[in-house]
Amino acid sequence: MGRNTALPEAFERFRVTDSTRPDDTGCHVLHVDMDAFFAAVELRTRPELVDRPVVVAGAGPRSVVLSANYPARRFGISSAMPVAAARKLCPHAVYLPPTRGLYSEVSRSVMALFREITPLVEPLSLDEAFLDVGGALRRLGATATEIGARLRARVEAEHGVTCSVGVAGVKFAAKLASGMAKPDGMVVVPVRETVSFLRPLPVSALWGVGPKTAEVLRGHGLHTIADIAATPLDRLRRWVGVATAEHLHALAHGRDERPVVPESEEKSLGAERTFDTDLTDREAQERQLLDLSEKVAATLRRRGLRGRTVSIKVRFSDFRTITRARTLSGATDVAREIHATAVSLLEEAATAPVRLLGVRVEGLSGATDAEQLTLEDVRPTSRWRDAEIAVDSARSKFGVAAVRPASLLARDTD
DNA sequence: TCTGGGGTCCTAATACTT
DNA sequence: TCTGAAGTATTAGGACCC
Repeated sequence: MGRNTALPEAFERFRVTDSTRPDDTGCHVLHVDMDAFFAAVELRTRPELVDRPVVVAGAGPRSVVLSANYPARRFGISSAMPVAAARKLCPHAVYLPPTRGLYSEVSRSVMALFREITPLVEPLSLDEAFLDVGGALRRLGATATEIGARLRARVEAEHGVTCSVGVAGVKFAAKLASGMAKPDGMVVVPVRETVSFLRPLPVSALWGVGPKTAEVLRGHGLHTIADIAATPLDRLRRWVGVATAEHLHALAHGRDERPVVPESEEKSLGAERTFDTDLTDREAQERQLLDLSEKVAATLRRRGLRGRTVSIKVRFSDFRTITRARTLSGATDVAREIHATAVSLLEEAATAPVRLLGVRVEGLSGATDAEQLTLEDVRPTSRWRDAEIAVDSARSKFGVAAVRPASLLARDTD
């Protein structure tokens, strides 16, 4: 059981309906979660499919489900499931390829709508966000529940997709509540009842408890959040480590001090690709690393960032995954430099066939921070950088495919 | 069923610096 | 000069989130 666990019978009293209005005094955190977001966005232009099972997924043999509408979920299809498995469960579903740019666009508009209500909007992904409406309560002369209801109505009217809202005094409870509200509903956790709301839920409902930690906890006889709350902290520390223990213990007692933070700095930026068939040829692997490095470098430049540590990720045929990293003498946003580092890391790490390669740059700083008047201008990478900026400019005019390194063209003509 | 791609955070081991 | 301790950085891996 995950976080999006259905609302148990005994919890119906927390759901907002025409006849039920749970007490939202002191509740200032909203968690808004779009319902089956990618599928819902696709259905805006394919209304004839609304009642049929619809799955958004890539076309490759190793693709997984990105989003499934509720009719599809009734067949047992869920996100992250291999498409092959989904097709077995429901061969007659409509399988649509993702339109990523479109989802980002809708997401931006929806987030902008949230910001009209409060500046304290913390997006967690394209399809969900926390809102702190503490200040908006007085300004709008409305309760948190009323704000949630307005917001849900506006999202549907203006964007043609539905969302679910959780209202609570702390982030974690709001997040659980929105999961229980799905689809297209609202759940309020009254502040006074936070702990009694949490107690009967399975440990896996806690933020930070995945399959591994859940198994460890169950191995020690802890099945519900109440069990965790009743366990002495030092014992919990021994079982799951210091940081996790303290985090889980606090949550189990309904304590979650984390504020809603509108902007947070990115710490790393990367790109990875799983191949339809494992890549055995070293040259082909290096070409892929170049393509990934270019993608990462272009994103860094677009965002005005540079990074000091280059890391690669390699997944072998048997799914064993390794990472290797190297810290450079100075921060970079140059594909040539990232690629050279990635190739050298790969040489030291692997000779076997690979199913996935990834390139990531960590230790990010602004491109104009520090460093600028160093020896950088005489580094050979400086000229590469100029060349890559010229390519950025050509691509922005003529499209990404307009300019490619010769070594990447080889693959295109394969 | 056979497992994507984008991230964050934590832990432990090791390396380096003072 | 050697040695150890302590603090910090780096690296690798894993768990987790959506």
